[in-house]
Amino acid sequence: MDILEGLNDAQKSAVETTSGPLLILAGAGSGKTKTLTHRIGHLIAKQGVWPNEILAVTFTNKAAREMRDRLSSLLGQSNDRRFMNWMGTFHGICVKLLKIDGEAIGIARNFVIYDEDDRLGLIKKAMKTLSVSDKQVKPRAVSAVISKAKNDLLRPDEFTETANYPFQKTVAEIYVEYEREKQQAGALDFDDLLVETLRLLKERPKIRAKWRTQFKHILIDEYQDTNTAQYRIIKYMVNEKRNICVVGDDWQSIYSWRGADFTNILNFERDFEGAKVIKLEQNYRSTGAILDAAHQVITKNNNRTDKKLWTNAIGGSPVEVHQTHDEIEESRLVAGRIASQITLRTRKPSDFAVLYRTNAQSYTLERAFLQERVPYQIVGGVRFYDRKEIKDVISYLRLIHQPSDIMSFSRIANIPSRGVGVVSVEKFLAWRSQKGIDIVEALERCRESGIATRAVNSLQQVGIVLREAAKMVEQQKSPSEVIEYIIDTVQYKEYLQDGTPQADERLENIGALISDAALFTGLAEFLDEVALMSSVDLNTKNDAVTLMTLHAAKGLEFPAVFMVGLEEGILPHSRVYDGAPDDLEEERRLCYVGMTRAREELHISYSTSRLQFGTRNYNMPSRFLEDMGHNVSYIDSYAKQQDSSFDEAVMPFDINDRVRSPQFGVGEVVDVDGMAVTVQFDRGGTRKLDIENAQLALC
DNA sequence: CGGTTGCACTTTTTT
DNA sequence: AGTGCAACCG
Repeated sequence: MDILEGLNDAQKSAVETTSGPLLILAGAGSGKTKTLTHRIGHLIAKQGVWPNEILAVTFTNKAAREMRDRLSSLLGQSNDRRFMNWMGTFHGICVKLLKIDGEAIGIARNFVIYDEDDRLGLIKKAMKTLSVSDKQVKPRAVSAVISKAKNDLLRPDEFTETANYPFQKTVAEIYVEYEREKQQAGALDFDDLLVETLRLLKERPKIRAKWRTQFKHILIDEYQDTNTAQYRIIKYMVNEKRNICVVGDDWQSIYSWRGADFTNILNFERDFEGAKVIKLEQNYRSTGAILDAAHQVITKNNNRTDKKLWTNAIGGSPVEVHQTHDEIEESRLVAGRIASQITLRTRKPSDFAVLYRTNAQSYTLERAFLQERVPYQIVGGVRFYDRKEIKDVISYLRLIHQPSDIMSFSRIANIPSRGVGVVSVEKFLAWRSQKGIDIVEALERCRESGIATRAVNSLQQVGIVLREAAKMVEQQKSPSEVIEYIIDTVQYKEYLQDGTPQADERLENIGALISDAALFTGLAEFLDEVALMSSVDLNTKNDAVTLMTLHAAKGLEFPAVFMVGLEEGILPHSRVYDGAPDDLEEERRLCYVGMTRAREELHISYSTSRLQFGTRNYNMPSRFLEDMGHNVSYIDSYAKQQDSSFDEAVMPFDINDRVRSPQFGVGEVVDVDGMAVTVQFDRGGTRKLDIENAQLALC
């Protein structure tokens, strides 16, 4: 086995530089993942480093999974769950560390992880407790300020000291109350995972020493997107040998709004003196035309490193820019173009991605794809684990795992409806906190509380169910069995059957959740996975066009990419107009990231008008279009090409449809090809027919 | 207590 | 335009 095979000189050098600090500046499409994978493979196979001695941080769970897969096949290893235990996202790794050592700083082993919704709910609760009106102070704004404070490593007391303005003082109060409530619930929010890990390493030198000894090699991917807490964690983890390798590209830093600070990558050489720097500048992904246009855009930024990506694949078809009248036409243009390429069989659906700035833009695109009958999938948007029915079931599970989890309880107290209203819930919670017992015990004993009889009976039932389920967990029953027990006992499926059109889909989702859960041995593992699962981590359909935001597209590539909504106010987004110039530069990087996802074909579109918040706006073409230069070809307005028969020209039949032909009788559609269908007739025989000539009709 | 209706607000991006 | 939340009524 030759681990260096198929690598260029710079990549080889990166793989073989295994001691001391190493900075890999990897441009878009320069084989970064491959280099990292081979570097880890080299450490394990050639230098006898034990997989558990390598700490490898990726940006998403999906990236970790991919790397684990590639690594195990490179090493000829079987890919079991425990292989490369310390490869994952910062958040995932922090959860593991806190599960093992968190008790040393007072973190319960069975902590639950609060997502954005839980955090918002808890903030609202805290505001209610403090009688702060959510009319004057918006919970979302409070959430953002608290998150920012945490990222700046300001604890509630420290934040209170720095608070000057009335708003900040109010937020400070809410922050204190929020932290208190969260602590009582035995929960940590996303930011806590990082901040508390940092505190653990800071306050417990022995524990810090243990991990520093264990991790002989540290690798960090997407280093330009690390925030302060993550940076400090890394600093603690690196030992005297300083075997740290970071990979990144300041041109692709698009998460500063989340606290990411790309000066971390610019300062690496200062932080780790004597660091070796390797630049990966050969692009293996895109054609010259695409790369040139992208380069023209990114070089208009001032605050950046200087580099020049190059490719052997010079030329290629020029980037096409399309103008449309409105967003519906734009969506039809995209879906239509894709549909015809699929019909011509020059490409398959999974070759395409459609990228947009905001999730709201996906709506009209979806409709166009449905109309064109092109299979598509949306990455992000409403995540599977964000669906109501899934959250309900997860809330039961969380409450079993952490009987103090007040947010989960509040969610399911009256789901399915069992006559427990807001008033009863409030009374119950007040009583239980005065008693100082956990929620499950309180449910069992709620007869003592003096709440209305109907509510008491229901609550007691819930208590019994939770207690039984907890016993199952103790007996090492699979999470899927626990879920089935709960939904059967509380009759959750019956609750979902409310006669709405979505009922079936919801039942299916529950089924999918149960099969997911069956893959896990313990409830805790399942809950952690669910909490940290991101929108881009989900399993993808095999053959469908991918629709997603520019942010979600980071790290991916597609033969053909459509970027839509290249308008002032969309990309760049209007929110950056009154912000710092840095924000505009980040929008430009976002544009660059989108363009460099394309391998062979890049289409960009903008619309003269667009419906936003229910009103029609007329936006100027994006300034980034002007930056792209002359390797771009402007296509005539789509409206001119579009004829009135557009709607009628849509293939009205689908596979499995029953159709009637005046000539051949009734049959079933077995294949669709442009405006023709292949029909298997009941009386025997298969024919390919043009739908207009054959006068086919649905039956 | 629960369901329905009407209003207000939304949208930047997400671990 | 769609959704979530609040107030109101049964």
